[in-house]
Amino acid sequence: MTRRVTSFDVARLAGVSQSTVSRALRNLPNITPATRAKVARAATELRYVPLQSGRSLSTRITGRIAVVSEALTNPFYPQLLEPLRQRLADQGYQTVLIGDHEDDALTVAALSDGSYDGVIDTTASRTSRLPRAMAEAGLPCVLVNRMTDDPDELSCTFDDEAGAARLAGLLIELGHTDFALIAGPEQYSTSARRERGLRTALDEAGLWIPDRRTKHVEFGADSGHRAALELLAQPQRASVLFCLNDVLALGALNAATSLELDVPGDVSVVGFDDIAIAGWDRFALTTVRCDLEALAAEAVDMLTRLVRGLTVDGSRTIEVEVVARQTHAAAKAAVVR
Amino acid sequence: MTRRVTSFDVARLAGVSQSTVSRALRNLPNITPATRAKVARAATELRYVPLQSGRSLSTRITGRIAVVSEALTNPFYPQLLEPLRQRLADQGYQTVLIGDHEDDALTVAALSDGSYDGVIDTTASRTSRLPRAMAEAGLPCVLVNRMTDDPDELSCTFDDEAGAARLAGLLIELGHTDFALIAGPEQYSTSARRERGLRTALDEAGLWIPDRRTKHVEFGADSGHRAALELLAQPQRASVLFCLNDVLALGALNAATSLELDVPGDVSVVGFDDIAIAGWDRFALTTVRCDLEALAAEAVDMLTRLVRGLTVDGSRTIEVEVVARQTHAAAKAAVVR
DNA sequence: CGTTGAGTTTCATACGTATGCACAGCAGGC
DNA sequence: GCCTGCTGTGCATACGTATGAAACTCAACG
Repeated sequence: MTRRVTSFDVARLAGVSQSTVSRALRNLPNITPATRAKVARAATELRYVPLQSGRSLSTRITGRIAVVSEALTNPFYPQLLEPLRQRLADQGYQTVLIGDHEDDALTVAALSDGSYDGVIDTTASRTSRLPRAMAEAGLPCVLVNRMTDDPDELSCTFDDEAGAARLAGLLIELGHTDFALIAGPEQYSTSARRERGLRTALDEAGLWIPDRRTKHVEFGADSGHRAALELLAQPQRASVLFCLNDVLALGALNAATSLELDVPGDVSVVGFDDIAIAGWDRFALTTVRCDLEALAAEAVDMLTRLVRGLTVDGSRTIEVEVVARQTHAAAKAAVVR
Repeated sequence: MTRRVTSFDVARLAGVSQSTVSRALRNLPNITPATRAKVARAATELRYVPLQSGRSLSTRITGRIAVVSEALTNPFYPQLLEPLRQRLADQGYQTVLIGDHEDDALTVAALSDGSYDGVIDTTASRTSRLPRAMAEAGLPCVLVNRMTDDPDELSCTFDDEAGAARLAGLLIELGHTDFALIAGPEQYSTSARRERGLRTALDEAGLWIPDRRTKHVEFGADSGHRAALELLAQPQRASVLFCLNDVLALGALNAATSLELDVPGDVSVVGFDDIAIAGWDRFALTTVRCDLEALAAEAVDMLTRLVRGLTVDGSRTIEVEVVARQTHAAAKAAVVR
């Protein structure tokens, strides 16, 4: 059990004061090149690494960002987290993974102990109080992918409504009239906004989705699987399963396989997000591409600006585009009957 | 810009000293119930949250564990990370995600600044120097899933060799003689040990895999895809693609689909790990089940014991079992020709 | 030769919490 | 009523770094 090497040890070996060590190693100005070299040599020799807690006690800077995320077993989140982590690392920040407590208060307490310079929240529900609590605690916070109902809370999101509307438009043009919907929880903005985009587009075409063809479930492949089994078992099956994200859609495709239904021959299935698996040959899912790299870049840029005390324009929206793959087809000429 | 609430503020409001606040809030003994209540009330009123950096400067305890992981775009890692994060949270630790730098030295520097109570390394290569560096820095470290060539370095791994041997045995019994191998990098113990298990089993049956039917690639779905395309294009195609993990196998299945080959009719494909996607209807991959919950539980138990200064028995191995799904079949009676 | 001033280094202290030790209060024993 | 021992609280300091202000060095200038 040996004592840790401190800046005082380096100072003694280099023959200077502790404060000079501190300044020299951080390349502050007004240090003679000779002194700088002496200090650097001593630090290397002693394998000195500044203690982060001492540093942050003094500066109030931690170099850590808390990222609140859903369980990583939902394949969407790793795909979002990876570019976030990468971008944060590029900016010199460590990523601390915070699980989504049911209870906001627990999360708030965990985040307010001064361990973080900022917070990225990817789990906000429309009524989430986390952003406000963070503001009160003086901690910069950016919502990513989802947003709350308060438009003043800073967020980076995709254009969910437009994406859903465009994808719906594609299917309407192909003659589909019988839509079934597998949606996520209504308190998530992603689900709510995509649903609104879909319903608006249908409405403009004189179409609608009856309640019995609407399922609201948790976002998850198994939820999508179950919901699809029920919808596909209905008499006069819908011709489209419109899933509000890819994970639900992949579950639906698996359900179709287990029922030995052909996609898109028997039913079209579409998703939203374009996660990597959606592009695999075995799925070739028609979906809406969401550029998670771009989202992460914007979010990290916004957050780091806040952390540095710079101004931020306001929330940002990332455009999306339909990716037409092979899980959709033209409607059969049902009108003929 | 308002000053942070400190234990001194709480002390003043409660009419006691700072040290009493410190002791009362941590429920140390020798505090009168009345005093404890006063302090608790004051702390609540001021919304006091102890500053972590002050705490850890004094105690040298951070409550954080660094988890070194590959990119989360490889679906295996989220599945490993989630139970690790969960177990660590149960034990009161935050999880800090450390990306796998090419350069060990960078990682070592990042880990030695006193920000962590321990390290979980899921990216070790057989010659990785990280565990030794951590030992020198006095930081507890446990290798998870992979191990180095030094048997003294603490690890939690699966019984890779036995798993591969058993799976190979199943295929040999079904009459397969023409194996192709899609392996990972040889410097990863997972790949090396699974390959050894496979080759030993084949050898005992008088079989072997020619070099032209062996591909060593990065672990990744696209690598598996490319390798499978090459192997499946060979004249006198192998009857089995033996993939050393599921991610490779899923890539291979996608490749088979793109070539319009039937699995297992035209070729059997097997994997290793049993990640969630492998069980989806569209894949139904025959593979080796690795209980990641159990692995995470063992690893976290081992690491937290080290952190608390308790003794640890030594490395641990988790048993695995073959999961026979639908991507393998009996060999065609090729001997007849 | 004294003065100014720029450049370099040191001194002293702040950051917030935890904890060894001293001290005060109080009961019980003779 | 004095000593012993035990309990609850306060005092002082340690943890390691950063930084404003003071002090020192040295060259240039009048």
